[in-house]
Amino acid sequence: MHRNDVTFPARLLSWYDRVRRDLPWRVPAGRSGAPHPYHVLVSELMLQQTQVAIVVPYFHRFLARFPTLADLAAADEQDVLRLWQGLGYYSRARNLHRAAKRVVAEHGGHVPAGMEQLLDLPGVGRYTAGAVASIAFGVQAPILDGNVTRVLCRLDGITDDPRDREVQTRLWTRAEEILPPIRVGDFNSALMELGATVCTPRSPKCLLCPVATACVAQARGIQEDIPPPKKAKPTPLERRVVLCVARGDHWLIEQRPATGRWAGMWQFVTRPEPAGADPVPPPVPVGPATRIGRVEHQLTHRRYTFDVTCCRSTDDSPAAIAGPHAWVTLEGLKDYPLPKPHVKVASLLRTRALEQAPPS
DNA sequence: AACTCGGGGCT
DNA sequence: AGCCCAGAGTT
Repeated sequence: MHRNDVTFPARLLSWYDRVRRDLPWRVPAGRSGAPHPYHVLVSELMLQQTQVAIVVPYFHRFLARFPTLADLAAADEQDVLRLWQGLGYYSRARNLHRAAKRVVAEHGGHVPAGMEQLLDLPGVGRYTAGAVASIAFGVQAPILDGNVTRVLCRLDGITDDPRDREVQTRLWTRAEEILPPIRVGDFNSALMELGATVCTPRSPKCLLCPVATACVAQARGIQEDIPPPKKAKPTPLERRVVLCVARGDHWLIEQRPATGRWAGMWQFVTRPEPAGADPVPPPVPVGPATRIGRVEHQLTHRRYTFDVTCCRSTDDSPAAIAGPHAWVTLEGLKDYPLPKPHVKVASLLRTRALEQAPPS
Protein backbone atom coordinates (compact mmCIF):
# COMPACT_ATOMS: atom_id res chain seq x y z
CA MET A 1 0.00 0.00 0.00
CA HIS A 2 1.27 3.41 -0.88
CA ARG A 3 2.21 5.60 2.03
CA ASN A 4 0.04 8.55 0.96
CA ASP A 5 -2.99 6.60 -0.23
CA VAL A 6 -5.61 8.82 1.41
CA THR A 7 -8.45 6.76 -0.06
CA PHE A 8 -7.47 3.66 1.92
CA PRO A 9 -9.32 4.46 5.18
CA ALA A 10 -12.39 5.68 3.28
CA ARG A 11 -12.61 2.53 1.20
CA LEU A 12 -12.08 0.27 4.21
CA LEU A 13 -14.62 2.13 6.39
CA SER A 14 -17.19 2.22 3.60
CA TRP A 15 -16.84 -1.55 3.21
CA TYR A 16 -17.07 -2.00 6.99
CA ASP A 17 -20.26 0.08 7.21
CA ARG A 18 -21.79 -2.11 4.53
CA VAL A 19 -20.89 -5.64 5.61
CA ARG A 20 -19.78 -5.59 9.23
CA ARG A 21 -21.07 -8.29 11.53
CA ASP A 22 -23.53 -7.27 14.19
CA LEU A 23 -21.68 -8.45 17.30
CA PRO A 24 -23.05 -8.12 20.83
CA TRP A 25 -20.20 -5.89 22.05
CA ARG A 26 -20.68 -3.48 19.16
CA VAL A 27 -23.08 -0.58 18.84
CA PRO A 28 -26.05 -1.87 16.80
CA ALA A 29 -25.94 -1.04 13.10
CA GLY A 30 -27.42 2.34 12.26
CA ARG A 31 -26.73 3.81 15.69
CA SER A 32 -23.88 6.16 16.42
CA GLY A 33 -21.57 6.39 19.39
CA ALA A 34 -18.93 4.19 20.95
CA PRO A 35 -19.62 0.84 22.60
CA HIS A 36 -19.52 0.59 26.40
CA PRO A 37 -15.92 0.37 27.70
CA TYR A 38 -16.80 -2.53 30.03
CA HIS A 39 -18.28 -4.48 27.11
CA VAL A 40 -15.20 -3.78 25.02
CA LEU A 41 -12.88 -4.87 27.84
CA VAL A 42 -14.75 -8.15 28.38
CA SER A 43 -14.96 -8.93 24.67
CA GLU A 44 -11.30 -8.18 24.03
CA LEU A 45 -10.15 -10.46 26.84
CA MET A 46 -12.44 -13.24 25.59
CA LEU A 47 -11.30 -12.75 22.01
CA GLN A 48 -7.60 -13.22 22.73
CA GLN A 49 -6.59 -16.26 20.65
CA THR A 50 -10.27 -17.16 20.29
CA GLN A 51 -12.57 -16.90 17.31
CA VAL A 52 -15.54 -14.54 17.33
CA ALA A 53 -18.17 -17.26 16.83
CA ILE A 54 -16.96 -19.11 19.94
CA VAL A 55 -17.00 -15.98 22.09
CA VAL A 56 -20.51 -14.71 21.29
CA PRO A 57 -22.51 -17.08 23.55
CA TYR A 58 -19.94 -16.74 26.35
CA PHE A 59 -20.20 -12.95 26.13
CA HIS A 60 -23.99 -13.08 26.48
CA ARG A 61 -23.85 -15.37 29.51
CA PHE A 62 -21.08 -13.31 31.10
CA LEU A 63 -22.93 -10.00 30.74
CA ALA A 64 -26.16 -11.57 31.98
CA ARG A 65 -24.37 -12.70 35.14
CA PHE A 66 -22.10 -9.63 35.54
CA PRO A 67 -24.01 -6.72 33.94
CA THR A 68 -21.58 -4.06 35.18
CA LEU A 69 -17.90 -3.85 35.95
CA ALA A 70 -18.81 -3.37 39.61
CA ASP A 71 -20.72 -6.68 39.55
CA LEU A 72 -17.67 -8.42 38.14
CA ALA A 73 -15.32 -6.80 40.65
CA ALA A 74 -17.53 -7.98 43.52
CA ALA A 75 -17.77 -11.57 42.23
CA ASP A 76 -15.97 -14.67 43.47
CA GLU A 77 -13.17 -15.87 41.23
CA GLN A 78 -14.76 -19.33 41.13
CA ASP A 79 -17.94 -17.82 39.68
CA VAL A 80 -15.91 -16.00 37.04
CA LEU A 81 -14.11 -19.23 36.13
CA ARG A 82 -17.44 -21.04 35.94
CA LEU A 83 -18.70 -18.55 33.36
CA TRP A 84 -15.40 -19.02 31.48
CA GLN A 85 -15.58 -22.84 31.58
CA GLY A 86 -14.94 -24.25 28.10
CA LEU A 87 -13.46 -21.05 26.69
CA GLY A 88 -9.87 -21.93 27.56
CA TYR A 89 -6.86 -19.84 28.56
CA TYR A 90 -8.33 -19.42 32.01
CA SER A 91 -5.70 -16.95 33.18
CA ARG A 92 -7.63 -14.48 31.03
CA ALA A 93 -10.65 -14.89 33.31
CA ARG A 94 -8.56 -14.40 36.44
CA ASN A 95 -6.83 -11.40 34.89
CA LEU A 96 -10.13 -9.84 33.81
CA HIS A 97 -11.47 -10.30 37.32
CA ARG A 98 -8.38 -8.71 38.85
CA ALA A 99 -8.51 -5.92 36.28
CA ALA A 100 -12.11 -5.14 37.26
CA LYS A 101 -11.11 -4.94 40.92
CA ARG A 102 -8.25 -2.62 40.04
CA VAL A 103 -10.50 -0.36 37.95
CA VAL A 104 -12.88 -0.06 40.90
CA ALA A 105 -10.07 0.61 43.37
CA GLU A 106 -7.89 2.90 41.26
CA HIS A 107 -10.14 4.47 38.62
CA GLY A 108 -13.45 4.97 40.38
CA GLY A 109 -15.03 2.06 38.52
CA HIS A 110 -14.45 3.60 35.09
CA VAL A 111 -12.25 1.81 32.56
CA PRO A 112 -9.34 4.20 31.88
CA ALA A 113 -8.90 5.63 28.38
CA GLY A 114 -5.13 6.12 28.45
CA MET A 115 -2.74 3.55 27.03
CA GLU A 116 -0.49 3.75 30.06
CA GLN A 117 -3.26 3.01 32.56
CA LEU A 118 -4.72 0.29 30.35
CA LEU A 119 -1.35 -1.41 29.94
CA ASP A 120 -1.05 -1.46 33.71
CA LEU A 121 -4.10 -3.73 34.00
CA PRO A 122 -3.50 -7.49 34.27
CA GLY A 123 -4.17 -9.37 31.04
CA VAL A 124 -3.98 -6.17 28.99
CA GLY A 125 -1.03 -6.01 26.60
CA ARG A 126 -0.26 -3.70 23.73
CA TYR A 127 -2.95 -5.13 21.46
CA THR A 128 -5.77 -5.11 24.03
CA ALA A 129 -4.86 -1.66 25.35
CA GLY A 130 -4.94 -0.29 21.81
CA ALA A 131 -8.23 -2.00 21.07
CA VAL A 132 -9.97 -0.68 24.19
CA ALA A 133 -8.51 2.82 23.82
CA SER A 134 -9.43 3.17 20.15
CA ILE A 135 -12.75 1.29 20.07
CA ALA A 136 -14.24 2.48 23.37
CA PHE A 137 -12.66 5.95 23.57
CA GLY A 138 -11.58 6.95 20.06
CA VAL A 139 -7.95 7.27 21.12
CA GLN A 140 -5.43 7.30 18.25
CA ALA A 141 -3.89 3.94 19.14
CA PRO A 142 -2.80 1.23 16.71
CA ILE A 143 -3.58 -2.46 17.08
CA LEU A 144 -1.79 -5.52 15.76
CA ASP A 145 -3.40 -8.91 16.14
CA GLY A 146 -3.24 -12.04 13.99
CA ASN A 147 -5.71 -10.62 11.49
CA VAL A 148 -4.07 -7.22 11.12
CA THR A 149 -0.65 -8.85 10.87
CA ARG A 150 -1.80 -10.91 7.91
CA VAL A 151 -3.59 -7.96 6.26
CA LEU A 152 -0.61 -5.63 6.56
CA CYS A 153 1.89 -8.26 5.42
CA ARG A 154 -0.15 -8.86 2.27
CA LEU A 155 -0.81 -5.17 1.63
CA ASP A 156 2.92 -4.42 1.79
CA GLY A 157 4.03 -7.71 0.24
CA ILE A 158 6.07 -8.66 3.29
CA THR A 159 7.19 -12.25 2.80
CA ASP A 160 9.29 -12.43 5.97
CA ASP A 161 8.01 -14.32 9.00
CA PRO A 162 5.82 -11.84 10.91
CA ARG A 163 6.67 -13.64 14.15
CA ASP A 164 10.18 -12.18 13.99
CA ARG A 165 10.54 -9.30 16.39
CA GLU A 166 11.99 -7.03 13.74
CA VAL A 167 8.98 -7.59 11.47
CA GLN A 168 6.66 -7.08 14.44
CA THR A 169 8.22 -3.68 15.07
CA ARG A 170 7.76 -2.69 11.44
CA LEU A 171 4.14 -3.80 11.48
CA TRP A 172 3.32 -1.85 14.66
CA THR A 173 4.79 1.24 13.03
CA ARG A 174 2.74 0.56 9.91
CA ALA A 175 -0.44 0.01 11.94
CA GLU A 176 0.13 3.40 13.53
CA GLU A 177 0.86 5.40 10.40
CA ILE A 178 -2.23 4.18 8.55
CA LEU A 179 -4.58 5.34 11.33
CA PRO A 180 -7.11 7.87 10.01
CA PRO A 181 -7.79 11.12 11.92
CA ILE A 182 -11.38 10.10 12.66
CA ARG A 183 -13.21 6.82 13.40
CA VAL A 184 -10.04 5.08 14.59
CA GLY A 185 -12.06 2.50 16.51
CA ASP A 186 -14.11 1.53 13.49
CA PHE A 187 -10.96 1.58 11.36
CA ASN A 188 -9.16 -0.84 13.68
CA SER A 189 -12.24 -3.04 13.87
CA ALA A 190 -12.50 -2.96 10.09
CA LEU A 191 -8.90 -4.11 9.67
CA MET A 192 -9.61 -7.12 11.88
CA GLU A 193 -12.95 -7.79 10.24
CA LEU A 194 -11.25 -7.76 6.85
CA GLY A 195 -8.68 -10.28 8.06
CA ALA A 196 -11.35 -12.50 9.59
CA THR A 197 -13.80 -12.55 6.70
CA VAL A 198 -11.97 -11.62 3.46
CA CYS A 199 -8.20 -11.66 3.91
CA THR A 200 -8.34 -15.13 5.44
CA PRO A 201 -5.29 -17.34 6.09
CA ARG A 202 -6.16 -19.65 3.21
CA SER A 203 -8.15 -18.85 0.07
CA PRO A 204 -8.39 -15.08 0.62
CA LYS A 205 -11.40 -13.60 -1.18
CA CYS A 206 -9.53 -10.87 -3.07
CA LEU A 207 -12.47 -10.33 -5.42
CA LEU A 208 -14.48 -9.07 -2.44
CA CYS A 209 -11.67 -6.98 -0.95
CA PRO A 210 -12.29 -3.21 -0.83
CA VAL A 211 -8.57 -2.45 -0.84
CA ALA A 212 -7.35 -5.10 -3.30
CA THR A 213 -6.05 -2.39 -5.65
CA ALA A 214 -3.71 -1.25 -2.86
CA CYS A 215 -2.41 -4.77 -2.17
CA VAL A 216 1.12 -5.66 -3.23
CA ALA A 217 0.60 -9.38 -2.62
CA GLN A 218 -2.54 -9.38 -4.78
CA ALA A 219 -0.69 -7.56 -7.57
CA ARG A 220 2.08 -10.17 -7.47
CA GLY A 221 -0.28 -13.10 -6.96
CA ILE A 222 1.54 -14.21 -3.82
CA GLN A 223 -1.25 -13.62 -1.31
CA GLU A 224 -1.50 -17.36 -0.59
CA ASP A 225 2.17 -17.49 0.35
CA ILE A 226 1.89 -14.74 2.99
CA PRO A 227 2.54 -15.29 5.78
CA PRO A 228 4.99 -18.21 5.44
CA PRO A 229 3.75 -21.39 7.21
CA LYS A 230 4.95 -22.12 10.71
CA LYS A 231 6.96 -25.28 11.33
CA ALA A 232 4.87 -27.55 13.49
CA LYS A 233 6.32 -29.16 16.59
CA PRO A 234 5.34 -32.65 17.72
CA THR A 235 2.75 -32.74 20.50
CA PRO A 236 3.74 -35.12 23.31
CA LEU A 237 1.16 -37.50 24.74
CA GLU A 238 0.35 -37.31 28.45
CA ARG A 239 -1.28 -40.30 30.12
CA ARG A 240 -3.50 -39.80 33.13
CA VAL A 241 -5.56 -42.04 35.36
CA VAL A 242 -8.88 -40.72 36.64
CA LEU A 243 -10.27 -42.36 39.76
CA CYS A 244 -13.94 -41.49 40.16
CA VAL A 245 -14.73 -42.19 43.81
CA ALA A 246 -18.38 -42.41 44.83
CA ARG A 247 -19.91 -42.18 48.31
CA GLY A 248 -23.64 -42.62 47.97
CA ASP A 249 -24.57 -40.40 45.05
CA HIS A 250 -21.69 -37.99 45.75
CA TRP A 251 -18.38 -37.96 43.94
CA LEU A 252 -14.97 -36.87 45.14
CA ILE A 253 -13.43 -33.92 43.30
CA GLU A 254 -10.20 -32.05 43.98
CA GLN A 255 -9.05 -28.54 43.20
CA ARG A 256 -6.07 -28.01 40.95
CA PRO A 257 -3.16 -25.84 42.07
CA ALA A 258 -3.40 -22.06 41.70
CA THR A 259 -0.79 -22.03 38.92
CA GLY A 260 -0.28 -23.86 35.65
CA ARG A 261 -2.83 -25.41 33.36
CA TRP A 262 -6.48 -25.20 34.47
CA ALA A 263 -5.32 -23.29 37.56
CA GLY A 264 -7.82 -23.27 40.40
CA MET A 265 -10.31 -25.48 38.58
CA TRP A 266 -11.76 -28.77 39.86
CA GLN A 267 -11.44 -32.33 38.63
CA PHE A 268 -12.11 -35.94 39.50
CA VAL A 269 -9.11 -37.45 41.23
CA THR A 270 -6.44 -37.50 38.52
CA ARG A 271 -2.91 -38.83 38.67
CA PRO A 272 -0.13 -39.51 36.17
CA GLU A 273 -0.19 -43.02 34.74
CA PRO A 274 1.87 -45.23 37.08
CA ALA A 275 5.13 -46.33 35.54
CA GLY A 276 4.86 -49.96 36.61
CA ALA A 277 1.90 -52.24 37.19
CA ASP A 278 1.12 -50.66 40.55
CA PRO A 279 -2.31 -49.02 40.74
CA VAL A 280 -2.67 -45.41 41.79
CA PRO A 281 -3.12 -45.23 45.56
CA PRO A 282 -6.66 -43.91 46.15
CA PRO A 283 -7.04 -40.88 48.42
CA VAL A 284 -9.60 -42.74 50.55
CA PRO A 285 -10.20 -46.45 51.22
CA VAL A 286 -12.13 -47.80 48.24
CA GLY A 287 -13.62 -51.04 46.98
CA PRO A 288 -12.81 -52.69 43.64
CA ALA A 289 -12.41 -50.32 40.69
CA THR A 290 -14.17 -50.73 37.36
CA ARG A 291 -12.82 -49.26 34.16
CA ILE A 292 -15.56 -47.25 32.47
CA GLY A 293 -13.82 -45.74 29.48
CA ARG A 294 -11.22 -43.38 28.08
CA VAL A 295 -11.33 -39.67 27.43
CA GLU A 296 -9.02 -38.17 24.83
CA HIS A 297 -8.25 -34.50 24.78
CA GLN A 298 -6.17 -32.53 22.30
CA LEU A 299 -4.52 -29.23 23.12
CA THR A 300 -2.27 -27.04 21.02
CA HIS A 301 1.01 -28.39 22.38
CA ARG A 302 -0.09 -31.59 24.08
CA ARG A 303 -2.38 -34.59 23.82
CA TYR A 304 -3.99 -36.27 26.79
CA THR A 305 -5.54 -39.64 27.38
CA PHE A 306 -7.49 -40.11 30.59
CA ASP A 307 -8.21 -43.71 31.57
CA VAL A 308 -11.31 -43.46 33.70
CA THR A 309 -12.10 -45.91 36.47
CA CYS A 310 -14.87 -45.85 38.99
CA CYS A 311 -15.07 -47.15 42.55
CA ARG A 312 -16.89 -46.74 45.87
CA SER A 313 -15.53 -45.36 49.09
CA THR A 314 -15.59 -48.06 51.78
CA ASP A 315 -15.39 -45.52 54.59
CA ASP A 316 -18.55 -43.60 55.58
CA SER A 317 -16.60 -40.73 57.08
CA PRO A 318 -13.19 -40.85 55.47
CA ALA A 319 -10.28 -39.30 57.26
CA ALA A 320 -8.70 -36.07 56.09
CA ILE A 321 -7.85 -35.90 52.41
CA ALA A 322 -4.78 -33.96 51.39
CA GLY A 323 -5.54 -30.73 49.59
CA PRO A 324 -8.79 -28.92 48.76
CA HIS A 325 -11.56 -31.32 47.82
CA ALA A 326 -15.35 -31.73 47.86
CA TRP A 327 -18.02 -34.41 47.59
CA VAL A 328 -20.62 -33.40 45.04
CA THR A 329 -23.46 -34.97 43.06
CA LEU A 330 -23.27 -35.01 39.27
CA GLU A 331 -25.84 -32.19 39.27
CA GLY A 332 -23.77 -30.26 41.80
CA LEU A 333 -20.78 -30.24 39.43
CA LYS A 334 -22.33 -27.23 37.68
CA ASP A 335 -21.22 -25.11 40.64
CA TYR A 336 -17.56 -25.93 40.02
CA PRO A 337 -15.35 -24.85 37.10
CA LEU A 338 -14.17 -28.04 35.36
CA PRO A 339 -11.58 -28.52 32.61
CA LYS A 340 -13.12 -29.79 29.38
CA PRO A 341 -11.82 -33.37 29.72
CA HIS A 342 -13.48 -33.66 33.12
CA VAL A 343 -16.76 -32.45 31.67
CA LYS A 344 -16.38 -35.45 29.37
CA VAL A 345 -15.67 -37.70 32.36
CA ALA A 346 -18.86 -36.46 34.02
CA SER A 347 -20.76 -37.38 30.84
CA LEU A 348 -19.31 -40.88 31.06
CA LEU A 349 -20.57 -41.18 34.63
CA ARG A 350 -24.06 -39.97 33.69
CA THR A 351 -24.25 -42.41 30.78
CA ARG A 352 -23.15 -45.22 33.02
CA ALA A 353 -25.69 -44.28 35.70
CA LEU A 354 -28.46 -44.43 33.10
CA GLU A 355 -27.31 -47.85 31.91
CA GLN A 356 -27.25 -49.23 35.43
CA ALA A 357 -30.62 -47.80 36.48
CA PRO A 358 -32.81 -47.70 33.37
CA PRO A 359 -36.15 -45.97 33.79
CA SER A 360 -38.85 -48.50 34.73
C1' DA B 1 13.56 -15.48 22.09
C1' DA B 2 11.29 -19.38 23.58
C1' DC B 3 7.60 -21.41 26.47
C1' DT B 4 3.24 -21.74 28.52
C1' DC B 5 -1.54 -21.43 28.44
C1' DG B 6 -7.45 -24.35 25.94
C1' DG B 7 -10.38 -25.37 22.93
C1' DG B 8 -12.49 -25.47 18.61
C1' DG B 9 -13.21 -24.17 13.60
C1' DC B 10 -11.63 -24.61 8.95
C1' DT B 11 -9.25 -26.58 4.99
C1' DA C 1 -3.76 -33.68 10.12
C1' DG C 2 -2.24 -29.11 10.20
C1' DC C 3 -2.85 -24.32 11.00
C1' DC C 4 -5.00 -20.62 13.04
C1' DC C 5 -7.67 -17.75 16.15
C1' DA C 6 -9.35 -9.62 17.89
C1' DG C 7 -2.34 -12.37 22.87
C1' DA C 8 -0.33 -11.99 27.50
C1' DG C 9 2.78 -13.42 31.03
C1' DT C 10 6.79 -15.86 32.42
C1' DT C 11 11.46 -17.57 32.02
